Amino acid sequence: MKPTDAELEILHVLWTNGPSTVRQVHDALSQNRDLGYTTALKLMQIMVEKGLLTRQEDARSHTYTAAVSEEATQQGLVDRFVETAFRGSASKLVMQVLGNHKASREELDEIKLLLDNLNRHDTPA
Amino acid sequence: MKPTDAELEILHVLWTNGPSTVRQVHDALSQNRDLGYTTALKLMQIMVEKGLLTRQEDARSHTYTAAVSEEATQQGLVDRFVETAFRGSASKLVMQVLGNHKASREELDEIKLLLDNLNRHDTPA
DNA sequence: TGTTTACTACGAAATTATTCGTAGATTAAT
DNA sequence: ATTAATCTACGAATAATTTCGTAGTAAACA
Repeated sequence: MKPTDAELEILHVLWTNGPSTVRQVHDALSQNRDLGYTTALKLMQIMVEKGLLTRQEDARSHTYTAAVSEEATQQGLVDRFVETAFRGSASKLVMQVLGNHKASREELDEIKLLLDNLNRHDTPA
Repeated sequence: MKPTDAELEILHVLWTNGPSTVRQVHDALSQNRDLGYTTALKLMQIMVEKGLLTRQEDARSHTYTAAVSEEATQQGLVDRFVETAFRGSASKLVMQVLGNHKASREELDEIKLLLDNLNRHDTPA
């Protein structure tokens, strides 16, 4: 399932803060942008229908939980993104990220470290 | 300017094949999926309005040219994608790509080579 | 108890993206 | 010179996403 941008925002809140009510999610999102309470509610209801969230109806204010993992979701998004934006070339994507000044020095170092480890554990071709 | 998916498809054709008519773009896209001729035409007209393409009206069938470079466009897409899908963490994105079985063995090797070169030319921290 | 407050449900407007049909014009073919 | 083929222009249907208003209901409170 491919979450939309608005749905992703909500998933991020739930991934970060754990199971939350609509009120809590709305409060979190409101710090970054204008968003009506019922808009958040409606989105989360739709996400339950889509299977992206589950809902506990115990109390009056329902509690929502992410039904998809952050890793699996991001994997799906990356797959799609590599396909549409880079015609399937993952290496081109990585190159673009590395050439990106928006990737901070720290991020670049982290990536290099990551690749070093990958090389170390890999049997050379 | 942020091209949509359909617009990206058209840009890819123009980046690959160079300046083309609607007919040529439509033929190229038709190999992959069903698409009406006037749909391609309409999209390309809109793209001219948006400044994504330029148009030479010399002949009866106009010739369209990409007005944005592949690199700059992909950079913008990556920036946006890192932001929305990875909350700004480029290294998480790269990690996800590397853990991706859809990134072929050849692609991974290519990426490693790339990073090796990056490390070689960089002054260590 | 009656009023305010907080919540869900849901219809539907507004926006954006994609799609194509039809009309009109120009060129090519018979 | 008609007819057929090919092109642009453009309105508009369709679909997907995002947004919010209104209604109804339950709880908290004065």
